[in-house]
Order: sequence, then structure tokens, then C-alpha cells
Amino acid sequence: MPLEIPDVVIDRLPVYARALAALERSGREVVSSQELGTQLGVTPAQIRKDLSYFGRFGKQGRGYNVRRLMEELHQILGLDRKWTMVVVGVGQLGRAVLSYGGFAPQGFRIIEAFDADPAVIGQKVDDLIVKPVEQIRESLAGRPVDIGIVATPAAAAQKVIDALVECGVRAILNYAPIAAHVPAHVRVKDIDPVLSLQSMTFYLKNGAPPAGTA
Amino acid sequence: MPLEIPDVVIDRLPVYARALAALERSGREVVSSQELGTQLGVTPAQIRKDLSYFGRFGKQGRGYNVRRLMEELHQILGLDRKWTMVVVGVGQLGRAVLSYGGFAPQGFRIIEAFDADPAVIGQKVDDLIVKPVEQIRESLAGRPVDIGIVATPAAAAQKVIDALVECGVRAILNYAPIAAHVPAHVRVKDIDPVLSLQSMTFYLKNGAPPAGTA
DNA sequence: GTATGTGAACCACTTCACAGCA
DNA sequence: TGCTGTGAAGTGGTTCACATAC
Repeated sequence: MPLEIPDVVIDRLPVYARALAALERSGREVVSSQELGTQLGVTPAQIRKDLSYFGRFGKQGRGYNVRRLMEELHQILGLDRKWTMVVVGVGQLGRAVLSYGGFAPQGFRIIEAFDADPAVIGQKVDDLIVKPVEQIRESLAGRPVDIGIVATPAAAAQKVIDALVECGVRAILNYAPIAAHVPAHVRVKDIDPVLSLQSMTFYLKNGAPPAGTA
Repeated sequence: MPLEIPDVVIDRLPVYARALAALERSGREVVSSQELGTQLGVTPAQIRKDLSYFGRFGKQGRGYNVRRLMEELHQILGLDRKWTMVVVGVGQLGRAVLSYGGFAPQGFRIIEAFDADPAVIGQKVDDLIVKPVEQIRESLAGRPVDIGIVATPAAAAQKVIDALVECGVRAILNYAPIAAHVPAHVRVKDIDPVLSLQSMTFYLKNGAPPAGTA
């Protein structure tokens, strides 16, 4: 069914879903692509086209039922179920990830944490006992882990990723500053604030960006 | 000079710069676009085309001088100088940002931290005394701040962003889960791990992604 | 021989514009 | 009348392929 849907489209769906959730909380029952678009900084046509890959969710002359569309998107994205994650690397960054309160409410649960440092192994962080990296394979053997979060130093990251992939992990959230090499069936999303900063400085340095009004 | 360079190109330059820095540390003097490409998962043509927006940095038959190209990129991106930042929101996330060791070595210094919570205001976090959000304007008046980091709850974020923009901030690193509204001359980069997870689950749910070999 | 730099061809996503329906 | 859904047109970025230079 999901044949030839551009990745960019998939990336936008969670944004729509989040906006719809907010609208629903505020008691709104119907939205137009127009209104959703201005709220999110996306053109209405874009929204309609994106949704059209998956079905017809709106009513002409009226717009979209907020709750209905939200639920459809949740279903499409698999947000109507729980996902399990493991964190590898329990330094400052890994700790922040482990204690971040934003994952659980969205159905993303961290069930295991690993580190290479003997001083860290055995520590209890956010209700999890940190295990040694060497135990990734045995620890996850036969256990269904959906997503791996990599928060190790750059030098260790690729090996960790290899191990996770071997264990059947098919999605990786990568905080390490490397370009991960993974087989084609594995998805990687990089979180790299330094890269974000380093591209913005280009525009800071060169005055106004080439984007509309000054 | 930088007329009509696609944003995607600018986004890739820091990635190249980082890879070159690593090559330089390892003593490498020359690279081809071919080699750099396989290392980064980018086509060689892409790299050459990207660089061609800015000049001719290579030698035919040989490749690129690692140090030279790295320095050129640093110069283009403005990484050859220091940038100042302020953090707004000193909750868990803000603290993690403040104590993150990855910014300073790249020339990004946080010079001020703000929060709305009276219990947090006045606290010393990573050598900075947290100031009240209401003081953003007076605190930054006449002071050159380049980048604002927003780590507040969603509900507070837009107002904070407005204040920062008023103070002349032209680049924002946004950790809040909202679509920021800013004037055209202001750049925003969003860091949102939940959105990243929520788009990957689509592929988890739907088997192998439409991307090459299985 | 080898790898760059680049116009031209290609491809993918976005936007347009309108038919269709409530 | 108002807004969706969508083929068609348009735009922007990527890849090709080769002339050029070392």
C-alpha cells in the first residue's frame, strides 16, 4: 500500500498530527487545509496533496474533522501503538535522553541502557540499570526492540550501530556526529545541533537570506 | 556573492567540513570527491557541484587538499569566528543544552540563560546565573547576540522567540515542539527527536522502505 | 591516467487551477 | 458558496557525462 510516497511527506505527517492534537485539546472540531497551513507555515495545497496519498479524509466545502484526521494519521504512522527503544551511551547526552519526559507520553519507551565505561555500568539511571555495551547482543537476543538511540562518542558510534542492526533494530536515532552506515532496510535520523548551528552561521555571516521580504 | 545557493547545499557544507577535519587529524593531505562521498554517503557529483557554487578548490587528476578545503569551508560558513548564544528555558532540556560540551569547541558560546520559573531564576547553571525571561530585552539591549536557543515548553516558545527576534537575534535553534513564526530575515532550525521517531515508525510499521536493496 | 568542474538531462517535489461535491 | 482532491504545469535539486586540466 505505501508505494512511492516521498520521504518528505512522511516527515510532515507527524507535524500535522501534532497540530491536530492541539486543536482537539482546544475543542476544535473542524479545520481547513488553509487554516492548518497558516498555523504550520505550509501551503494548503501541500497538506491536501500529502493527505491524498493515503485517502480522502475531508469534506468539500467544510474541511477536515479534527479528531478523525488525527486518528487516521496516528494509524498511518503507527502512533496508535507502543514502541520500544534502547539507549547506548550514558554520558551527559545519554542521561538527558534517558530522563527526557517527552518520549513516554508519545508511546516511546526506553527499556534498556548500555555504556562502555565501567564507572557507569551498573549505575541506576532513570530506573534502568546500565549494562555493558558488550551485552547488547545477548541482552536483546529474541527481544523485540524497535528503535536504537545512539548517544556515544563519534569513535564508538558505528560499531554500536552495527551491533544494533544485527539485533534486528530497524530504526536509529543518532546523536553521534558521524554519517552512519547501515543496510538499506534500516532508517536513520540524525540529531545534530552543531550542524544546525553551523549552517545558520552562513546566513548570519551573509546578511539577509534569499527568502522573501527583508 | 551568495546569490541563489540552495539551502540544502548550505546544510551539507558543515558535514563536509567535519569530515575534512577528521581526515586532517588523521594526517591525510588529499581527498577525492569520490572518497569523501563514500565516507559520507553522498555522491561525488553532489560534492563537486556543491563546492562549485563557491569556487574551484580541487586539482584535476588529484583531488582536494584537505586542509585547504576545510579552511575554505570554515571561511564560507563563518566557522572561523566565534558566535554568541543565549538559552531560554532552563528545565531539564535547557540544562542539558547549557552543560553540553559540544558547542564551545566549535566556537559557539552561551553567554546568558533565562527562565520563567522563580525557583530556577538566580540559580547558577554551568557558570551562568539564570535571569528572568522578562529581562531578555533589557539584558540583550545593545549586546550582540547571534543565536537564540529556545528550550521552553511549547506554550511559552512563540513569545520567547518574538522577544529574541526583537533583540536582533537572526538565528534560532528551536527545541520547542512548535512551528515558529518569524520574519523572513530570521533562520530557524528545529531539533525535535519526537518528530524524528514518529516518522520512522511509519517505515517500521510498513516493512522495508522504498530505498534500494533489501 | 585520473579526478575536477559544469552545462544539459533528468527526476522529484511543489504549486496551480479547476472539477466535483457538500 | 466553500473547500477538498487531483491531474497538469512548474520549479528546484540531483545526476550524468564529458571537456578540461594536472
